[in-house]
Amino acid sequence: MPRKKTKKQQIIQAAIEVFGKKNFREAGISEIARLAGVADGTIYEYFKSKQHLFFSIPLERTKVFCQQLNRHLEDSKDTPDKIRRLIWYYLYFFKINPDYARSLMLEMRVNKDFAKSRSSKSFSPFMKALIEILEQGQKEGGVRRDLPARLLRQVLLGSLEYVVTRWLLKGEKYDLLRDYEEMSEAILGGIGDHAGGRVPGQEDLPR
Amino acid sequence: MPRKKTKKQQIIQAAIEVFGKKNFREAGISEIARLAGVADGTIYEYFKSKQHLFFSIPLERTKVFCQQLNRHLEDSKDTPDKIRRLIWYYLYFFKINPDYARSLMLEMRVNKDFAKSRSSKSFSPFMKALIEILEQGQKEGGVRRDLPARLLRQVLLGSLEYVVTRWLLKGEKYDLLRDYEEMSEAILGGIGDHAGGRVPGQEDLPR
Amino acid sequence: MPRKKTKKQQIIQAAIEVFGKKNFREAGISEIARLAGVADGTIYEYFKSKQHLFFSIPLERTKVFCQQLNRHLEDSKDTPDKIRRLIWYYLYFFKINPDYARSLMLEMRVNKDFAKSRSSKSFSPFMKALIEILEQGQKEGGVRRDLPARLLRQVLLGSLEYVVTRWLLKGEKYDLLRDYEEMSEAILGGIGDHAGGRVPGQEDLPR
Amino acid sequence: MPRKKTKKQQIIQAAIEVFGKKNFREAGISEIARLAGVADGTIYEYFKSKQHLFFSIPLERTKVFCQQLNRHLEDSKDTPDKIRRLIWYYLYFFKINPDYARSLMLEMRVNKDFAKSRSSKSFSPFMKALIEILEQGQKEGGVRRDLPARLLRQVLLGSLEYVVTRWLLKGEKYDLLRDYEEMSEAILGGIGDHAGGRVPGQEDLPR
DNA sequence: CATGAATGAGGTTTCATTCAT
DNA sequence: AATGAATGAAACCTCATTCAT
Repeated sequence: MPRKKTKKQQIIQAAIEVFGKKNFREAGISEIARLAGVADGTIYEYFKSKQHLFFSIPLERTKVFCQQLNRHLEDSKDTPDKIRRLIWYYLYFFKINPDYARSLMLEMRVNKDFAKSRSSKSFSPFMKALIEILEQGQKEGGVRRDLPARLLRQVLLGSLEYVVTRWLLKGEKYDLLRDYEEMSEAILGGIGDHAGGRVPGQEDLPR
Repeated sequence: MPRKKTKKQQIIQAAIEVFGKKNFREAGISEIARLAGVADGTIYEYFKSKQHLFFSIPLERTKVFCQQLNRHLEDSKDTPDKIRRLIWYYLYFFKINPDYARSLMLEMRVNKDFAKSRSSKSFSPFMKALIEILEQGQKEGGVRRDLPARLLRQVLLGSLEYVVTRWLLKGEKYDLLRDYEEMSEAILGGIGDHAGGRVPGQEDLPR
Repeated sequence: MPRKKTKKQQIIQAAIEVFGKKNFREAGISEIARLAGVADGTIYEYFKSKQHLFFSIPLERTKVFCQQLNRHLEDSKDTPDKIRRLIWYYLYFFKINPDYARSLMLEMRVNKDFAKSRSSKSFSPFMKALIEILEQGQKEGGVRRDLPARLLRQVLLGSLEYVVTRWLLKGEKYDLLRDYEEMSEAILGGIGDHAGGRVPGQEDLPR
Repeated sequence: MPRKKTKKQQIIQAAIEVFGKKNFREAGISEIARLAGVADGTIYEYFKSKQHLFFSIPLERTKVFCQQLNRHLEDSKDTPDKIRRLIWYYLYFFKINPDYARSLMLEMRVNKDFAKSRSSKSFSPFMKALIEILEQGQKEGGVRRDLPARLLRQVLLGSLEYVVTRWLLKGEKYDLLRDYEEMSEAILGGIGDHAGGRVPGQEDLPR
């Protein structure tokens, strides 16, 4: 039990705070250093560059997210329930971590360098877990079998990211969980196994 | 028959190209001016600032997008068909306008200033059209009636933006229309009127 | 009686107004043009440059100043009276022409280019008139004879310019004529013929 | 024995030189930096802006001026002698510091921002010293008592500033101390206690 | 004479990063 | 490991002036 955090942790903690309030450009190394109680140069002992420091943030946060998510899904009774709980926790997590939400959704998520970075790999467990849940649902029932889990995940994540992003852009003025129930139904509607029945007009695709 | 475009159009065209290759801060006014064949100062005759120029891009592009989209939807036979065509055209448009796609999806869409700008209002017609299509589908059949059109639109747009964004981040290495058919089914699954039937477990929401 | 002024006069008039509110750099040709009701380019039909236009202002104002000054001095009964009236009118003129005062005192008076310009010659009549008044005083009595008029003029003008300049820098918040009477006495003390008596210590100059 | 000055002093020294040759806007930070042997950015470690640097110049120079002036006045035998020495030293100082003279007289002295700046306060000791000298003279004799010292100071300073300013504007082509003796007499004439006797015509002021 | 669209040079300032101590 | 003084590149924008009409 390290009562006093390591210097590296101090820096990361300061970075989360500063990058949460300002965007990447506006945030300054000096401000982070001051908040962390170290000299500017010290940051470069632990991180190659400002961007590396920035991209290090999810490394820690993602772990916390996944742990708590797992605990939250533990006693789900079936896959739809699990997905509903996942949606709920996803929204809840960003609701209580708006600083991180801003960095992640408005900056990292659309950054090519981030996409190529080691840090973005920290989402893999979550992405894989999603696939597993969906595939389990396809096996056990509750999730449509006519489409690859990868596509269903796109609908699920796309919808969620969209909702969080709009909320951030609007200044976080309303409750992010506001539409949780209906959102769940809309998403589950798309990936549930009742869907995928014959839909009129699908034979003649445009062009 | 305007062989030579107006100076303002020349500038916008150059801006789309340059902002498409580099991000907002990497792109330089001088480069845009050179490409447009005008002096740096001339740009400021037409646009108040670099950001105003940047934000002006969608103003033009959105019009073209809507016009062509409408033509494309003209002879849809029913709402699901219309939605499929819309999805197809949406992906097709960004496939053939990758420069614009990069600016719009990776920069403007996550920019708070843009969200507040006049320019972002140019999407309203499209957003309204989407609602109308969905509501028409709710009336005529083909779109589930148990959820507000606004939420269904979130699923639709979220999924599409997600797909385009991932494609851009991966370097546009595959065909954006690759998964069109299955994407359509996944999305339509979520908003079609066959969905929304009883889904197991929806009675006990988490928390 | 020209009801409508010539275009050149319109421009000068506008220039006085604009240069009076803003300093040389801040004042813009376009603003002057707008105020004069002409196109930017038209100004260059009448003035070689912004600076030439600026320097043209005293050409007109100085005439008015001299005319009114002369009228004011007409029925002075002796030279000290004349000098007092001159001091009074000098301060009065800048008090009611603060715009012009700012341009003249804070910009032109310390500008090397102006000093070399044709325009600065327009002060010659005034400078000569001062010498004449002082020399007349030396002849007729009332002005000390032991010093060249040129030096007495330095004391007179230096004191007046100092007073006006300080007034402008302090924001013209008090009445410029406030100290007129005492100022007059102080200045007249220095150049009057009662002065110049033996002053102790003048034999051994420093160094 | 500080052979090598501090970095801040190096910069100030370079600034005096550069601002002395060119006016404020013509002078470039890069040129100052080069002359001082530092990087452009280093200047901003010590001065908030170009203007702050400019306005910092008198802070140092004024101290030197006052110190040397005091030494120069030390063994004056009476107030008129003291004033003569002061006039002499004032002119001498600007004669041997023409760079500083140009900045101070032609730019700062007529700059409203400077008048409001902290830097302009550095003249206060000198201004106060002047008042004290004059008031001492009023007590001990040698300075007329019928006018407030503040007004006598205006005549003194106005005359001196006028002389230095004209000298600068004429290109410093003659010896600034040329007219020192007669100038002294003219000024002392105005403030000496032999002055202020009855001057004809003072009863009927104009207007 | 008049226009006004187009020009294009020019410079302050920031701040991530380095490196001698 | 830690420091923090020093670095220096990089670019937006203004606006007086021009000149084709």
